[in-house]
Amino acid sequence: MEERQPNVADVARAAGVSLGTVSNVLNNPAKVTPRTRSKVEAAIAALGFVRNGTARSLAAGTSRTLAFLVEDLTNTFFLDLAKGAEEAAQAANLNIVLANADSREDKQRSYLDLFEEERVAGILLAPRQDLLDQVAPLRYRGVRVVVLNAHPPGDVCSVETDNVRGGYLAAQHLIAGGCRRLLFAGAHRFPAVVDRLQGTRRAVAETGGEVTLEVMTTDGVTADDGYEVATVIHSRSDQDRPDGVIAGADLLALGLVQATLVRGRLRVPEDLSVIGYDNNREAWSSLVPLTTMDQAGVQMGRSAAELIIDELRNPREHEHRRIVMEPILVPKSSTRPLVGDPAPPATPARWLPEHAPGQA
Amino acid sequence: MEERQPNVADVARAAGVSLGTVSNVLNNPAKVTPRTRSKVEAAIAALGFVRNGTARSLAAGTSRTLAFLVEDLTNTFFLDLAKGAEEAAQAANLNIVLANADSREDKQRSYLDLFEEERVAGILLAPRQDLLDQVAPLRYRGVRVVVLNAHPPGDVCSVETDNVRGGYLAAQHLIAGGCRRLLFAGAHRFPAVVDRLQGTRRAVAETGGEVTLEVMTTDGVTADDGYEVATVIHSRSDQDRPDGVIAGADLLALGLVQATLVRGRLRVPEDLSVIGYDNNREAWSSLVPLTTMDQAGVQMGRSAAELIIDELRNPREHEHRRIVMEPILVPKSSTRPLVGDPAPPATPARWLPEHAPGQA
DNA sequence: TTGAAAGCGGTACCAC
DNA sequence: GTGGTACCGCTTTCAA
Repeated sequence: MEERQPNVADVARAAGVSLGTVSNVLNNPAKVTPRTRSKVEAAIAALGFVRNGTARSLAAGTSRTLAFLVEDLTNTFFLDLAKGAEEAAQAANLNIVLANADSREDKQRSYLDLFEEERVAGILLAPRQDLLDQVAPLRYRGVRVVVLNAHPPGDVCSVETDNVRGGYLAAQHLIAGGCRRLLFAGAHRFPAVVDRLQGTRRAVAETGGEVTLEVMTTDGVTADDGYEVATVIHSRSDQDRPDGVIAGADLLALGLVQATLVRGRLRVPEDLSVIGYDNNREAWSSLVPLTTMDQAGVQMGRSAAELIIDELRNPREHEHRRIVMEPILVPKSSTRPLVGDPAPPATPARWLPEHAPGQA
Repeated sequence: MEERQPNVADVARAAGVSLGTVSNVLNNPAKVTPRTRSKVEAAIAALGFVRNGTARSLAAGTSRTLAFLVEDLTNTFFLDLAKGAEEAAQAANLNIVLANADSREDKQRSYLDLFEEERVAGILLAPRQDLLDQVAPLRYRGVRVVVLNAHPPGDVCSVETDNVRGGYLAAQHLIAGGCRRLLFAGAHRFPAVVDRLQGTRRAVAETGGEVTLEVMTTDGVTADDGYEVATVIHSRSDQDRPDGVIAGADLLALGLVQATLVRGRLRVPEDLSVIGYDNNREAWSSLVPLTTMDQAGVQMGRSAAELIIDELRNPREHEHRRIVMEPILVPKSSTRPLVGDPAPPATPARWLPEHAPGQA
């Protein structure tokens, strides 16, 4: 009953050539006479032959697929990473599969185990920040790994953005827009957030006291946390209230902005400028387009894939690199442009032209 | 230089047993004396042996991993599907990898090709609705496939929800809440949206003229489309204005609600009730929690995986099934509860208690 | 229970 | 250029 799937031998037989020739038209078409090749191709089509990838990997000693394991796919930043990696992989004629660790230690580990067993050509890992120690053992056993969005100890390639710098740039942008009382809001359990705060501090320090900084610790970096920040801000008197907020993440910024708009008392960005972080797609649907720091996820993904491909192609010469990218300010309508800068915000408000916020 | 990775033979040698025995402790531990087993396990640990999955699949003739190919990972509905599938797979001791077709025909095809070549144990496919014809050839060649969120012609297992029913229930909910002038807004290029409209029409028809229905065709189902719907609604006089909107998707509903809140003229849900579709996580950050139709993605994913696992385990007895699930109404604060129903909305508004919308 | 040997479906190197 | 053949690493059957 169960028809066996045709294999290379069947194709060879049907085409009247030898097995090795079939393998050649599959892998080194140039080494085969066009005539023989088309005979073989005809046989392949006729039989509906599909090359067995597991056998191929086993025999060749190397797979043609990369694995990309991310901490949390619900965050679109990681999807950007994946997209960039996919592009680079495709350009190198490699495939790429995804896995979602769902921020869980056991899942991250078991997927790493899986990919190691499957002998993928390499693993791209955007890990939970406190699970970096899962990398070293892999490297030790010779598994090719590139880490994204973190830099574990040891000899590994990695690609990340400079969060200190990002925090610095974000604060600077607000200050340049005229803000004098900054608030930094974020969850300190995220190392990245702490780094950004550090950068913000530096930017504020550089003003020599002209600008003040207040720090507010939130539970997480969700829209709900943003609502809470809004509650606090709105409960303040005008003199006590910050005029610029650096949010630990876009969703937090989104929540803050939305709540502020609906309250209708403060205008964004005139009374309150808000800057997010990550250029998260989930925040794109904000009524007031959100100024944010973009980590250029697609590019990070691409670079990471290129690193692993280089390691793949030149195992000898390859040397591990730590790439630190500069985050990019994406000015939109939730912050004021430079004081004295005649240019309008990069993105016009979508909705507000008819009824400016806070004037209802 | 390059240390060869230890294989089963090495383990056998180190443990002083035969190759077959090692294989047994790996696959049928019960068939091995505890003493021998621990000797082998010690050797495995000592050598850092990691079983070669490709060789395993080749020899065993079957892989232990499923592939899940989705149309578009940026939509969290598909992530829910994946999550459910993952749960079921894990319960069956199978792995599952993901791939994102990115709504592109070529990607969908090439991933299907990849997975067929890799001889995965089965493919779970949540396809673009107009790319269903890629399924039949696979089935023909004996590839195990289960389709999610669609039902292609032919003998295939599939899991979907009843969109007609969903549209019906959504409309019914609005009507029960007191709405009399309904508006259905969505992009008609999506078959699912058309089905939902059909259900909505039926619910309206059943009122015998008591309720009117207006249909508005949008470009897509994004928040921007929602803003546009809001513009139209707000330009109407009170008598002409709908009092209940069925949105083709959550983001559209989200945009509509946000724009309405900021305008401040109409209250949600008092003046305008809005219901979305999909229970999309992206819309969870709405200021007014959105009533929506949940497709129970996690469950769909689980069912789909169970179907393919059954096909895997009982190739002979397995018969293809088409599972149609009922969408679930998730009442929140963007619609009114049943008229006369004392129960408050399932989810209290997050922010509005202090300043009701539209009263600013 | 344990051990030996025959594949699984390809790849790649070798002579012809 | 083409064809023969020795593996790749593991599973599985069969004898011992």
